[in-house]
Amino acid sequence: MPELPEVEVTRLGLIPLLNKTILKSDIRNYSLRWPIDRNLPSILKNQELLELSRRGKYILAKFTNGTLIIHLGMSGHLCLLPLNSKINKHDHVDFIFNNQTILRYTDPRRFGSILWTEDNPLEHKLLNKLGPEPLMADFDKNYLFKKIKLKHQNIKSVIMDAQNVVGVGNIYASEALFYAKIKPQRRANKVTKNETDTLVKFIKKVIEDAIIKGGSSMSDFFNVNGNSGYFQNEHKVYGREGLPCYECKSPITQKRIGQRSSFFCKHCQK
DNA sequence: CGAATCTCCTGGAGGC
DNA sequence: TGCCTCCAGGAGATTC
Repeated sequence: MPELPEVEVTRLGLIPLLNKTILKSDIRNYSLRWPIDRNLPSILKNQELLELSRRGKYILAKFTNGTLIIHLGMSGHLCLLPLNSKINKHDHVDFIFNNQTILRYTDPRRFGSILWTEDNPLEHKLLNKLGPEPLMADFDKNYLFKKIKLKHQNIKSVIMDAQNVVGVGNIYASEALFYAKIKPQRRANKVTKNETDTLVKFIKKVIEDAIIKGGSSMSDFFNVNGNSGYFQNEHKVYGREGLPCYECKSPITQKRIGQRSSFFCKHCQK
């Protein structure tokens, strides 16, 4: 489900929990991507939420004595609910805060994760090799060009690899490559410096716009208040197989590239 | 080493 | 209705 914009929209929605304290945690299913620490309920009891940040697609919730590292995987989401809300099939975890609010984690496919660390979360082994944030200044054409000129993979896989740049998932990779007029299957080392400049600008633009519009709700993304985003209405190529390209009217092509479904205009993208 | 492929899991869509 | 196959926002693990 979520790419960086959806994770950021989720993080922003959790801000009402800042400086609130966890009274109780109900973990109904410990088996996510990695097992949840069996001691987590006792660890979190009476801890105050001090900070909410994000690194790539990980939400970092800093508490009094450590940090929860939350990843939503493909189908995870967090929502804020009143006490005693009905529990549905895939509602695996509830954190009950002292403002009468449940922070609930729901994840049908259980590819997400909820990890606890008392160390600097940025040094956690899942986070310490991550590339730059796409919206930060250190993600620029010089950085990306240096990366891609050594790569023989297709350019789409390169920009989706979190070691190169975080947060660019399957939807926004297709969208940014369309705007930059680069075919997703082009070998990365065949992308010119000027094209890299354009690509970096559009990766930033697509992600910024998606955050402003509340994320893309393809089938089941909702923010913490249960509202869907509407950036999906602005997708130029993703999910538009066979429909006319907004630029040249020729039909959009769908093809599997690097195991992922990819969408592009074979006329506009070179 | 880099690159390609496999894998975890459930549910929805579409074909028959 | 039911059964089957295919597909889905991620990304670490495994294989070549």
